[in-house]
Amino acid sequence: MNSVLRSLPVYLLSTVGKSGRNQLAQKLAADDLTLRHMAVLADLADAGPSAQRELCGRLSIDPSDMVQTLDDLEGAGLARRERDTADRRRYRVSLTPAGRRMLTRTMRHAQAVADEVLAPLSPAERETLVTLLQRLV
Amino acid sequence: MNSVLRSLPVYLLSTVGKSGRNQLAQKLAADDLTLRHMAVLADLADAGPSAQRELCGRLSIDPSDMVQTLDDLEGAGLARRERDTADRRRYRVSLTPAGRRMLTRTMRHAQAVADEVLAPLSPAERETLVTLLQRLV
DNA sequence: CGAATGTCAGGGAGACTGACATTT
DNA sequence: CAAATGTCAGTCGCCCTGACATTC
Repeated sequence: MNSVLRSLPVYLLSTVGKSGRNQLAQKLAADDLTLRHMAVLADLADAGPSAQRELCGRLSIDPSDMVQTLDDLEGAGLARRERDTADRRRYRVSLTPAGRRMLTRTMRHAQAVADEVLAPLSPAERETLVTLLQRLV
Repeated sequence: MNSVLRSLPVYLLSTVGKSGRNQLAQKLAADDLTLRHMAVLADLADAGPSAQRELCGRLSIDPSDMVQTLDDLEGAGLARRERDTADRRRYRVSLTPAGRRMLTRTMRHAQAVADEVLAPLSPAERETLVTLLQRLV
């Protein structure tokens, strides 16, 4: 291995990640969605109805950017904002049925991109990679 | 695994990559360098003197962005631009001795970040991860 | 009162497009 | 002539900061 660059884990992770991210972003654009939109849909499916602050914390998205993201999702009928009756500073953000359907649709896109990005690896190797990455998150 | 998001290889790669990239960027900022600057230094060390177009191709950097990046490196005395005598449309971009020293310095930073990001993994697991990632690039 | 939540305006670095002069 | 190389101006979305009104 005489390559300086390819011996750097940070560079490898960054490069492979960018490639997958760009491919997925391109597919999502056909539905007028960004990676952010999809991340929010997926996190709401995982965690259930949440305050915006909670979404921001789990997804490392800035609160000021979350506003427009949720405006978009609400405008498309994919998510809903309701005031938290117990603490009226907060919203209770939740998925709509259309949001759940869109999520499964985007998940198929993500799976297709993963198949392409991980094509050089055997199924067993892919599983190993995913398991290792999960421990780093 | 009941998490939608963490089952997506693209999301995992993207998240871990972003974390490492940000940590390294912060360390490089102390030397007034960006990740782009470091990538160019490393690639010049790997491939030897190159035209700007070649650097752009190997590093997936847009030609229009390469201009300022090389202006910076030249201004800091880390790289050099000379006209290719055989084809005067091209520059011959090369590292200076100071550029090589700076590269080894930044490589230490990258190693430190890798140690931190990969901390949850054993040495054997880290090697497995790097080997798998190299096959995806 | 201080702290938290959501919102908005704006700046800074990254990725990209379109155009251009020069050279092959 | 068409194509390649480097350069520049400008756009767009991402990331962050600072400020603000409302609510606890």
